[in-house]
Amino acid sequence: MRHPKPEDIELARVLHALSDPVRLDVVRQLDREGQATCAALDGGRPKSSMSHHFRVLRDAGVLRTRTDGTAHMNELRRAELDSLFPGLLQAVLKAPQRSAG
Amino acid sequence: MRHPKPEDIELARVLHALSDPVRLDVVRQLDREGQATCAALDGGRPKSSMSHHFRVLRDAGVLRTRTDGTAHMNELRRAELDSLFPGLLQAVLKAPQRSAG
DNA sequence: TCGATAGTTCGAAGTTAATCGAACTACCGA
DNA sequence: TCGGTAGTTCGATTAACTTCGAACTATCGA
Repeated sequence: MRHPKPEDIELARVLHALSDPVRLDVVRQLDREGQATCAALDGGRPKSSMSHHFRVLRDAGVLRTRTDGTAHMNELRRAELDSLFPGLLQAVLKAPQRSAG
Repeated sequence: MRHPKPEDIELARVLHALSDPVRLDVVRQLDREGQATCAALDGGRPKSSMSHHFRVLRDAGVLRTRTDGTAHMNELRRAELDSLFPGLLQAVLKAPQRSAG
C-alpha cells in the first residue's frame, strides 16, 4: 500500500488516473462525502476491478487509503494536490459529469 | 481531420489526451507560442508518432488544426475548454514540469 | 510537371491498461 | 478458533495505446 510523497507525484500520472470514468466517479464521490470505504464506492462492480482502480488513484497520489479495522478508508489528498497543482482538482470536480447531454 | 463540437468534448477524454508527456509538452508549447506547426513541435520525434499525438489531442478537443498551405497550424481550443472546464487548462499549464526535482 | 516539403494513413510490433474470477490476507466478533 | 467481512493479489484475456517505418496525399515553387 504505497502513497507517493508529494515530491514524487507527477502531473501526467495524476491526469491519467483521472482519465477513467470509474475513477472520476470515485473521486467525485469522495469530494462530496469526504471519505468512504472501497465497498461504498464500488457501484456494483467486482472488488478486484475496484481494487485496481483504487490502486491507480493511490499510486498517482490522488487519494490516501487508511486502514480502519477491516475496512479501508479513502480520502482525497486535497492539500497535497492543491499545493502541487493549484486549481486542478477543483477544475476536475467542477466539470460537468458529461460535457453535454 | 475531425474537431469535436464543444458539446461532444468529454472530460475523461481530455484528461487522457493530457496524460502523456509528449502531448503535455505540445500543449505547453502551444500555450507559450500561441500557435505552431506540427514540425515546430516534434522535438525530433518521427512525423508519424507526432501525427498520432496531434490526432489524440485533436479528437479530444484540446487543439484545433488549421491547414495553411502545406503546413498545419495548431492552436489550443482555449475558449471552448475554458467554457466547458473552467480552470482546467490553466491548472495543467501552471503545474510544474515535474512536481519536484 | 517535377521535386521538395508537411503531414496523414497504414501496418506491424511491443507495451500498457481494464476487467474479473479465484485464491489469498487481515481483522473483527462470537 | 471459526466464520464472516473487506480488500488485495494473481493470472488470464481482451482491448487500447505507443512507436515508427513506409507509402500516400496535398500544396507550393521553379
